[in-house]
Amino acid sequence: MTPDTEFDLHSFLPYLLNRAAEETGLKFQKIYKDRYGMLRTEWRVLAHLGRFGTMTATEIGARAGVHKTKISRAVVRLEQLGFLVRTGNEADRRQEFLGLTKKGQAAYADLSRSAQRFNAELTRTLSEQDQAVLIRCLKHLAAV
Amino acid sequence: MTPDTEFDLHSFLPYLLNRAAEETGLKFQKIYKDRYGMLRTEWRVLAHLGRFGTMTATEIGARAGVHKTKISRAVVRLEQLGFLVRTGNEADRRQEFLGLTKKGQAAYADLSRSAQRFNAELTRTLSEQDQAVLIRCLKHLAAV
DNA sequence: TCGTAATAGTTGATTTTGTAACTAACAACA
DNA sequence: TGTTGTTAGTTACAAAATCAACTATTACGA
Repeated sequence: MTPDTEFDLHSFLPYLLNRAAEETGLKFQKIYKDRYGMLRTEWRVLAHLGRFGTMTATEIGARAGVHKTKISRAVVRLEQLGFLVRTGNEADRRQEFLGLTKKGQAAYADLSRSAQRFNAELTRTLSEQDQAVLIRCLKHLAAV
Repeated sequence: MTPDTEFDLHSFLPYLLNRAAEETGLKFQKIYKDRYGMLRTEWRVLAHLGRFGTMTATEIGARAGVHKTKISRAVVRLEQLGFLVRTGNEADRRQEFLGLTKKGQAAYADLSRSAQRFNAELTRTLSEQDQAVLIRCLKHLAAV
């Protein structure tokens, strides 16, 4: 028999996660939006290529948890901004390798520095232990 | 001088929060979408009215962290579904009290039960301590 | 009490996302 | 080969979110 206590919205994880994600995400969005006119998916693609190097669209999608149509559109935008170049794969002409240009790398360097500062500010008031638990739990919850 | 270590996307809180929120949110979305054809904001408004009782649109917005245009549209939808009624406030004719109908209360009872089960499943593999830390951190991060 | 400012809520235009259908290229196997 | 199935990526259309402007009402100060 399940405990018949009332539902508590304030301990409902999807709600709390969403609130925290929106709150923090929107603040950081201001940075990449104001500075480079980028959208969230564009920042995410840039971050993945900057951090992990050249890869295909499908690979970014799998790693970053982003749908291929969003990737496709983000790639077009990043290309227009001059941040990204495509290189056809001779071995499999369906796919293209996506890599950052000098300009894209500079943008990544700039934004990742800001992200680091932003993250430090966010975690400033959390103990080392809490941070570790939080990160572990979030990864667990994100992993399907 | 700031530590010059490389940026680590996998410990960047806005990213992790977003991934976890999307993953869990989309799964629960299936429930209220399939069962009642509701959108996220509609479920959120229903949940707030069901849990905390009659209040105005602005009040829901402030509590739930949702913009007034979204609330406005969600209220129309919930009204159409027969889940919600408006009562004009005589004392201030700009605002209306929003309350759930019997039908809305039944939907809330149903969905909150599912939410409870869903949450229990999510936290099943987390220790009591981890859950407590996680919830505390999320509330902290969501609180501006 | 008149004029200005502020608040509650709605609406419309624009942007962004989601869904499904599509093209092109490769793989597997009779 | 050829035919069937799968994968990479794009595109078109519908759904939803965002942003700014709008109406109606109340608050406040000269």
